[in-house]
Amino acid sequence: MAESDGLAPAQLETYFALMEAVSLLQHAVERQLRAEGDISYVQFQLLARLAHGEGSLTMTELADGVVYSRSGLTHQAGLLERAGLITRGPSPDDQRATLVTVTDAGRALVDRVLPGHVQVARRLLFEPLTDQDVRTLGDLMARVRTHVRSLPPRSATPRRRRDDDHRSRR
Amino acid sequence: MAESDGLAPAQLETYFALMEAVSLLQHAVERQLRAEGDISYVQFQLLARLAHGEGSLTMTELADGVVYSRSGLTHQAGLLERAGLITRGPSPDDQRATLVTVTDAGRALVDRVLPGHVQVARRLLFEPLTDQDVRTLGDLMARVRTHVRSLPPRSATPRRRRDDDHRSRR
DNA sequence: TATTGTTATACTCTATAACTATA
DNA sequence: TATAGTTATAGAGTATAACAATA
Repeated sequence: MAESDGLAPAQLETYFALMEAVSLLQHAVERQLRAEGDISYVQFQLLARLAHGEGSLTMTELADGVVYSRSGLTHQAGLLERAGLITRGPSPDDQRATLVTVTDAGRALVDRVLPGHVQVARRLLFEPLTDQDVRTLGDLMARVRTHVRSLPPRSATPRRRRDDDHRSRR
Repeated sequence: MAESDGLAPAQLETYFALMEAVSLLQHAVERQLRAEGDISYVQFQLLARLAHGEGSLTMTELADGVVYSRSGLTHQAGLLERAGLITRGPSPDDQRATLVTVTDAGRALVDRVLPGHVQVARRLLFEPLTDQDVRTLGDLMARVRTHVRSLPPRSATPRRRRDDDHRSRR
């Protein structure tokens, strides 16, 4: 198949099935987190990442993988800080950096919403899959994730635009 | 494993790999559609669904699978109509219904963005996968999609709330 | 000069509630 | 009474650009 050709039918079906299934899953997960913890999925990701590791990360480290713009992360961090779920302070290593730290309340919140979160994942995603399916899916998506991550300047707002040419064709 | 237990490690890894990989994919796809067609993924879905079928659907039919609230769909339809990509008119079958129809411009737009869209999917999603992997992934996600769809009142805004009890615990 | 992070701002998306009209 | 769709409105999320401080 030439580079400019479309996807094979099997690929198209796979693509749409993946996008739709995950959209529905995301929707359900957002609802659960909002209902039980009054946080968004992004906020959950940030808290979970902090709570899972040492407890502190710089803004840049925290942004990595959550794809946002810097200002978006600042905004979210502001919300989490006002809610008492994280604190922000200077980094000893780099005077420019801000060190973000989960509070006990932040950890408690993660602990509180995690069971329900996991339950949604189990009910929507894992119920129709065998253990073997889960391992297979995990393997495939891990490869995709690694691949996608390796491709573009993925972290927050690279200083330059990604396509300064041919913008707004309509 | 008891119902209230957490997920097995393999499940957790699978879940996070899936969510992150698809988030990155969605992000890339949104960017491509915005750059090449100045539309969102949701708008693309609506147009593609119309262009792919007979060309006309009622609002309710169109909403199905795109999960939105009715007002959200009305909003999107308004944007698409103002852009000349769809038209809205009365339905002959049901006087209450609005029949949405793709215009030629709408079809042309889908045709114009589809190659780039497909290219993003190929580059991010399919490049690290073998043909067999793609079939396997398609099979798994089709099952998940069917399962998720079968679960809750998935269409737009069911008149009643989904959990009138225990709201806002914090 | 490059990088970290914030601010100000504007825009998009989504959701709730109230409403109209048809069934 | 229930359903289809719209409107008004408000809130959350995201992004761009300009900026300050440090490397």
